[in-house]
Amino acid sequence: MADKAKIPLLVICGPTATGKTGVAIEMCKRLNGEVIGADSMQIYQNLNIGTAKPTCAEMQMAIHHLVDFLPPSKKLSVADYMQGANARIAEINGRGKLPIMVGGTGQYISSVVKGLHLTADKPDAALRQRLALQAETEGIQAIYNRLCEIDLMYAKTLHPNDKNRVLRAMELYLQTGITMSVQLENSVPSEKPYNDLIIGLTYSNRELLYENINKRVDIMVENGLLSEAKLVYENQNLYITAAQAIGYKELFPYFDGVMPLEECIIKLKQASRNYAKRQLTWFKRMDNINWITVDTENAVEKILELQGSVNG
RNA sequence: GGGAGAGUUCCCGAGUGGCCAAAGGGGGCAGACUGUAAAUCUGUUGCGUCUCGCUUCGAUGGUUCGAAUCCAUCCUCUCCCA
Repeated sequence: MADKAKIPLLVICGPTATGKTGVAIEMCKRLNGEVIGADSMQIYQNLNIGTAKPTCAEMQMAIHHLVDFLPPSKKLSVADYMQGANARIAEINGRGKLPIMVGGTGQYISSVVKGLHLTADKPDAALRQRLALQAETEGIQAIYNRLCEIDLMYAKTLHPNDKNRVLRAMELYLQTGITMSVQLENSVPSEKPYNDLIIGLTYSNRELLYENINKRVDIMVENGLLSEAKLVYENQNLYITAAQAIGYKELFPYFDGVMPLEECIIKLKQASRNYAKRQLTWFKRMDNINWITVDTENAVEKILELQGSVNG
């Protein structure tokens, strides 16, 4: 069996507010594991409440990697994340323990599970800035037209309004000479790198999910979200990525004095619900995901069951 | 009690005789996603036997070939004067 040679990897994903953190810690205890965070915001230091980062007490209960380690002024690319995660997976396995990847950032999870081969280039801030400026002065449509000349196949799959992707495709080509469609073709290995078991946590109905998200936002506010958001608000030049995270930017109008707090909180709940929907769309598309509805099933027991059948 | 105004599709809101099943936004639902991803973007959203038919714009009745739009009465709400 080829799979026996691969490192086992338990993945726990799903939309926000489904209890991933708690389940992960319990799985660490039961399966002798360590957590590798797969969350693009929990990686940052000082962003605790708004990102629903595991608490100090929770971090004590299980070893956590790639959580709370990066200064908010730094950026972490998907490639950086993959490198970090792959290294941790190997290390944990080397210690005879089970790596458990936990988080809600679908892109991180898919990339690691598929074992994508990304190009060797590093982000080039100057180039990125130049392209952004061009998009602003000439309009994104003009850039899109240029992309059509370079890589029509990929351009066809994009909507011209999708600024981020249009610009990234241009950036990739200008920096490496590789078109995105070539990169897409070359990046997926024929075999997955890990012997993975992927668990998706969700609720049996959408309403319940949304209710829990709303409740959790209220709890965040009670726990002092405001002062954390204020820190981000006052240091937007440093907290670049955090300033776009849900939980902070929605409160900025309150700090600006143009919107009452209650209204900002309503917007924050809304943004969180919309985000959960996007997460769900991502995870639904992934192969081999074992869904557990946390309101009707015992997630821990069910994972143990699935884990047993994989190993057996 | 007197005066002014408003009631539009899940919500906000445009529409003031035909081009209106009704702009736009929000929400919902669905989708995309390869180095910004908690980002970025797309589609759809009265009903049906769906290139056509049916029912909608507070209610009822009327004018008209034709009404969300005009008239009458009624109901509800807001504001101003008492």
